[in-house]
Amino acid sequence: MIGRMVTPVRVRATRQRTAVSDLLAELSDFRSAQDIHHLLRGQGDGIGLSTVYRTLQTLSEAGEVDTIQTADGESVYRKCSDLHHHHLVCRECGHTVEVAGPAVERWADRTAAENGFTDVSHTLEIFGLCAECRGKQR
Amino acid sequence: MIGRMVTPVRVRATRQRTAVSDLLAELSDFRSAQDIHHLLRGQGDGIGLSTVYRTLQTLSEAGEVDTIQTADGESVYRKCSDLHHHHLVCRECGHTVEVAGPAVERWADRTAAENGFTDVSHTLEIFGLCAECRGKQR
DNA sequence: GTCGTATTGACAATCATCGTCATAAAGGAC
DNA sequence: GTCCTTTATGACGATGATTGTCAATACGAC
Ligand SMILES: [Zn+2]
Ligand SMILES: [Zn+2]
Ligand SMILES: [Zn+2]
Ligand SMILES: [Zn+2]
Repeated sequence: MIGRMVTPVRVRATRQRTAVSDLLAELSDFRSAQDIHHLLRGQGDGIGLSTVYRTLQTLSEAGEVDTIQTADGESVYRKCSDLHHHHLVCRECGHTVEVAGPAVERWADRTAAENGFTDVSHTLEIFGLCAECRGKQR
Repeated sequence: MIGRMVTPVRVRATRQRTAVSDLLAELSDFRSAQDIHHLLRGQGDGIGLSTVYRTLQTLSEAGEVDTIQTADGESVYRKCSDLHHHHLVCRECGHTVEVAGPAVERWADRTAAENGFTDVSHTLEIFGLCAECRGKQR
């Protein structure tokens, strides 16, 4: 069949992707892929672990979710605001606050440039004990 | 035998620990445990992989070496200066420059305090392409 | 030297994450 | 609706860094 024009589909809306997105929208803290898989299974959404990993990776690359690594190297994900920002994360409960510091951004770029680096990116996270966890500890 | 006073030995100087320390002192870039293991084996120093991991962990906890995680979650180690600092790392060749930003330190602490966080630490690394790697690419 | 203990290392175990690939589902065309 | 091409899924196996085990070894205080 000549001339049949097929418009390529970019990304398809599937039940699984919707479930992951919806769950992330409800959550406010960083969660691991395995966490998310368990949570979805727990609420009755059938989904495979591979799919969770793939979906999170896709969302992450698309800038839909932020990802950071815990101290022991596990990747955790969170739906954040669109603007560039960093995170203040409670080591104990995972409670997360988005923080922004224009001065830090400028400092990072300037420092890189001064040392002849191009194509610059940076990671910056602050870890601590949130007020609530502080209270529980004593 | 009553009253025999045994002074507990804290940390023993072993051939393997010396080898790791010495190698790190010569290196200037971040290296993985496996890298270090290969390098030592290559130069004739017999050492087990477990020992390399243990030694690096010990050195890291003692503040003797810095450790950061690469984008794919691998831990890499480097002997650094004693002062608190961060790193400007070439994504391509690993070339590393120590950088310090007092203003950033203050910003991080202040931001954490404003949000009720205590016991604060932070991670901050800048990644880019160093001048040399930039040249090779074109 | 002796002796108690910290350390080592070969090997197995863990565990997050990725790869495979046959099957299922999306969605555009008509 | 049906048809068809392409993308997505998921059970399962593979990967690979890191950690655990534990008998054999090496420190170092005396
Ligand atoms: Zn974020
Ligand atoms: Zn930033
Ligand atoms: Zn350093
Ligand atoms: Zn700092």
